Amino acid sequence: MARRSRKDEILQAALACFTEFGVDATTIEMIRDRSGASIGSLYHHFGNKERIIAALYLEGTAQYAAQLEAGFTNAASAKACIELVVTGYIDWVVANPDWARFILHSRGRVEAGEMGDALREANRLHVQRMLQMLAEYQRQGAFKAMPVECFFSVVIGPSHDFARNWLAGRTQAALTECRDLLAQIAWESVSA
Amino acid sequence: MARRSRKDEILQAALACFTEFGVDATTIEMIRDRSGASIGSLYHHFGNKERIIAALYLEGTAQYAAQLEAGFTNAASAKACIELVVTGYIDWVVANPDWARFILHSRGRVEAGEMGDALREANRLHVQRMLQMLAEYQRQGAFKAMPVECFFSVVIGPSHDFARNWLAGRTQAALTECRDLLAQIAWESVSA
Amino acid sequence: MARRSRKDEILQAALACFTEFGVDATTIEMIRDRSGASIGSLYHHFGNKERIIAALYLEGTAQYAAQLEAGFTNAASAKACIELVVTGYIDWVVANPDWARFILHSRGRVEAGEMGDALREANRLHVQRMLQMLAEYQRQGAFKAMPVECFFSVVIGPSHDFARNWLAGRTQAALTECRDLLAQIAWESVSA
Amino acid sequence: MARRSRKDEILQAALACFTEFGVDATTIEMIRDRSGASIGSLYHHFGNKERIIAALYLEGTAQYAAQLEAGFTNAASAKACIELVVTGYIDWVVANPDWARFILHSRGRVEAGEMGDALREANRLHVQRMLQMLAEYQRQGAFKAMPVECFFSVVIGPSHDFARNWLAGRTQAALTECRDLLAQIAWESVSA
DNA sequence: AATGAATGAGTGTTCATTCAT
DNA sequence: GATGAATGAACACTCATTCAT
Repeated sequence: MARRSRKDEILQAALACFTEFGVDATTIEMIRDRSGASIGSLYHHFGNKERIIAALYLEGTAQYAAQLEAGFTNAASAKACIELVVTGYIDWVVANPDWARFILHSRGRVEAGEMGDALREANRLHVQRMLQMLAEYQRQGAFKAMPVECFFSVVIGPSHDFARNWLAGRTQAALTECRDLLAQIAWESVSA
Repeated sequence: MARRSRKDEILQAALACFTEFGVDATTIEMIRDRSGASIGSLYHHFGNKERIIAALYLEGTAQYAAQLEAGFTNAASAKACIELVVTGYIDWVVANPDWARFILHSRGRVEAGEMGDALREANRLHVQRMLQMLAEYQRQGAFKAMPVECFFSVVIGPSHDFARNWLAGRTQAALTECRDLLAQIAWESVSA
Repeated sequence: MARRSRKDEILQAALACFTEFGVDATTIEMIRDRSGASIGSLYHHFGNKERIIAALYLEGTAQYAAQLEAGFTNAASAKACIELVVTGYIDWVVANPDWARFILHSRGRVEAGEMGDALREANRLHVQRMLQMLAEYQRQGAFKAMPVECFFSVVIGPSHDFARNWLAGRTQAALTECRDLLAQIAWESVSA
Repeated sequence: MARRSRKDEILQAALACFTEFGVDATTIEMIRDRSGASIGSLYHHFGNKERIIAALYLEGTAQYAAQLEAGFTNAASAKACIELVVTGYIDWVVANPDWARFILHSRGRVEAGEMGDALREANRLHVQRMLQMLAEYQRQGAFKAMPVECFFSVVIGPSHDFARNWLAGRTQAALTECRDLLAQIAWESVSA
């Protein structure tokens, strides 16, 4: 934990490999080659491959969640909040495409591993904080009535779907061009 | 030498293994054990593991697409069409959860493999046929103006997102309970 | 043993495969593809892969030996005989390069297999007949004194060596251009 | 972690297996058993079976070539040179029969593999150096005029042929007994 | 004589992980 | 903290051969 080194170098190298070859096809050897670290060093810092994956996943989602929650404190209305969920997500994906692609495809794997509980707990807290911040608007009747799981899928689902396609290179349209439209539709979809 | 056999038995066994262990963690040996076929027979019919995956993927998407397109011919309005996209999807997922989970997680892999072109071509044709069937309503101004990729993500994105969570056991709410709500929101989101 | 069929077709296909891929890298499947016969037919005629190899080997050496011995009966002198051994060999190699290459590389394999004894016996008889035909000249003192194994190596060794290189594409010079020179040197090397 | 080890131990074990079972019939498992190395170590050092074969081949031919070229610098006449080619070869074969047998039978295989270019280049240089050392005698008219490829086959062909038979156990006569005779004949065959 | 689906032991190779230095 | 040679269980896949039709 010197500057921002070794551990981070390894994580960056791992992400680059995951992007290029896929998580399963990436070997420890590849990460070693790209990071410049030795195999021993790699294991010294992370213990095993699964923990590299989990570290990358948890750091990514934590960063995204922190950024989103920070934005929320400045949002002045229910509409601003919902739009922020969408634009914040899209902005983060555009700024961190490799990380986003990795996270979008590795959730199941991390959930199934030894850090699954940590992930679920982090997620539960994030959702809880989001709900708290929206609670007042909710009480004021700003939103359509619907199951909470449905609510989040309606808000962020189109963006997830579009982002997946965009990150896979399956789409002509730029993600940024649809940013505001997706935010607007999200609000319309859940507002009362 | 049963009725409709060997190849299908292998495919069913493969899907069961993929569901239980994940695609990567499933070995040929496991598929052999569960299908009752010999390794030789397995390779006689499919050639390699990747082709088992691709066959399962392509058959699943083809079946879903055929069912959806069949429903479209009976849909009497733009609203009915859009709602059908959502309800048809959800119904198929509920009826074939293992297959749906597999397809939701293996697209990138199949796209990257030797059947990638076949997949893309099948997909292109499906999208083209869908657009043709919606073209008349579109001309009548039934829909908001937006990029076509955005349109599909807005319609089906929430359902994809919800289905992913539901299939992963991350949700309390039943998928079927949200079926009509999601269909209704999809129509509101894209209608002019 | 109808016309000159099936069995021969299989043998020809096998030789073509051996030439293109090597004996070990050639699979029964490849021979089946190239011959048009079914796997069953292939096994009906030959029983196993080793016997295809042996059949091809023995037929090739028998044909060469027969041709050489036929020529010997017309040779009028010790010199003519020795030269014939060389020119006959080179002519046969030039006329049957694939067969020659196969034979040059598969002797050990056939010797080690179930037809090893048959091969050795055929060879013994061939050598014996050759020696008989040379016996008179030998008695007349036409040749240098040397062990019989040495004698044959001296006569045919340079041609074997050159033919190996030529068949492997390692030589610029044409085999035919050296034919008479090699024959002449062979005679000089063994004549008293 | 012995003296001059692992890699050499593996090479020695491989050669012993090739001698006993043949190159194709030798499995990595056999080499592992005989060398005492683990499979992982084997692959750590050589990467794959083909590279074990190539290493053994190239080291053998390099050793022989070096020995021969060293002898050449002390040869005082054209005759001495030509005889040395033969006697040097025979001596090396007698001293390293397993290695010689392996080399005599694996050239095509190595040429066809990834080290093919390295082999051809090493060979080209060796031939070039030999020709340089003979160039002066050649200018003095010591040799019969003939294509260079023919020249080498005439000199060494009988020895190659005899050595092949001897190494395969097909000959009664000892190789050493024919050594000087073969050398003498080689000189007679190419001298002007 | 012919067919080809089925078999399964055996192969080369991979790769996460360990551990002595 | 760092190193990298060594390990070996596990894997996908091959292919000669069999046999019911």
